[in-house]
Amino acid sequence: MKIERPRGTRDFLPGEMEKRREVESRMRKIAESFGYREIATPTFEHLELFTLKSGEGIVDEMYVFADKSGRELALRPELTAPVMRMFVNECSVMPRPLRFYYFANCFRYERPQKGRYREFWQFGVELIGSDSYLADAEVINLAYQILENLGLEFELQVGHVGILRSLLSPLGNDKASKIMRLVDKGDEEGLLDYMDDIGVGQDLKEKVLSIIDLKGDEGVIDEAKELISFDFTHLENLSGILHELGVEFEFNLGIARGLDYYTGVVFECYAEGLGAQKQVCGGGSYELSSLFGGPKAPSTGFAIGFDRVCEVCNVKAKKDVTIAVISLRGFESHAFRIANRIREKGLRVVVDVMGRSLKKQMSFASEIGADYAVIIGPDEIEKGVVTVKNMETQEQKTLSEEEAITTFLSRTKG
RNA sequence: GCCCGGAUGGGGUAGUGGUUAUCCUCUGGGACUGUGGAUCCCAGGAGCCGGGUUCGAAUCCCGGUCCGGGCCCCA
Repeated sequence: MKIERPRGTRDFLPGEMEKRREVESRMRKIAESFGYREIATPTFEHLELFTLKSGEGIVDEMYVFADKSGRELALRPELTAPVMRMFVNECSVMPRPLRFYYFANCFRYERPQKGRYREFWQFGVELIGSDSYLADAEVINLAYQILENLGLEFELQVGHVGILRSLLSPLGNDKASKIMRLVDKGDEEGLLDYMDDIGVGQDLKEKVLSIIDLKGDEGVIDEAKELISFDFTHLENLSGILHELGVEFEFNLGIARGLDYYTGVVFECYAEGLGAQKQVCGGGSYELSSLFGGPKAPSTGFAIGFDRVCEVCNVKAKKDVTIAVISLRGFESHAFRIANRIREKGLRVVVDVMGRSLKKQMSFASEIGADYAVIIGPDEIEKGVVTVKNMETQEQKTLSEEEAITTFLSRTKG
């Protein structure tokens, strides 16, 4: 009986892994160039960590299970909450701000679709300890640079959930959160129905609807000022610095985010070519630390949908030089020895383990895209040399082992 | 959670109730024990699962599973 892959999961073949690793390493490099350092948290956590504040949306779609002691656990659906848990547990006395990044798999029990899987990878950062607009600017700038570096065509939208939240504060937390969720869904009808149900006044209702429709350049802020008394300095400062950095974006005050813990600036990036799953990055500022029993630590972060990014970017993995050491029958041990010598120089070498004829070994070398074939037989061993064939040019030379290695290394540098 | 469409060797496919399930590709071996991409030969490998209809099911019906797309939601 054949065992199938679980629904919503994927296998990655070597070609695809090479591309994924290339994308991953670029993300790491850029995050590290901003001073972010990698962390890792457990694949599963206490269910409570996610039910506390992440919002219904995510809780309904988690992989939840009980272990043998009856503990309620969940596979992580995202990493912000775990990172903040870790921060509270281990890092509360480290010098602020803290700059962390992660690259890890997450799990959500949803209907799989293009760009949406039950196991998926997120690359994200958290900048912990600052509530300045500068922190938001750095994080948005970093996300922007990563997506730019990968050659993605994308659109960046920036909003601020504080505006709506302050408008809704008279309604109390629960009702406000429910409204935020409806806003996030873009469900205007449901939003109106709900506001009618709970008796929201006409004036407030109109303001909410006006705010969530505000999209565009700085003019949006002026329009918002007409509607609500709110301190827009933070957003204005952020806007100024982003402009100076050449980060292209537009305001969208209707961004509400699916996760409940955002408090201030929020942002999302959309790429083309992914159908409904076009959001490749989302983030914003939040305060989770005190909720998890730690000191107050205003933070900003983002998560990039790694799989989605990989699907639309056309990054190519660099191909390493590959050498096939080919031996005649009875000379296998010589082939193994010479292969090891070449490997010591950091090169990739494959030898035959099928006991194949020279012809088949050549054919195999060709099929796997080897750059050189090194042929070992009685003639070579007797003279203490190797035969090196350039698979592309078909040029063949008799060289000492040292000369052969020099040839390969020069190819690597070129 | 909802809607639509699929599922035949590893990959791509033909086959609308009736021999041994088609073809391409692939994989292994050989022709060919000192030279790759070509050619030829041989071999390997399949109707998602469970139930039903039928003398007989890959084919028709039902359920499940999985895949693709959309809604919803999100990364």
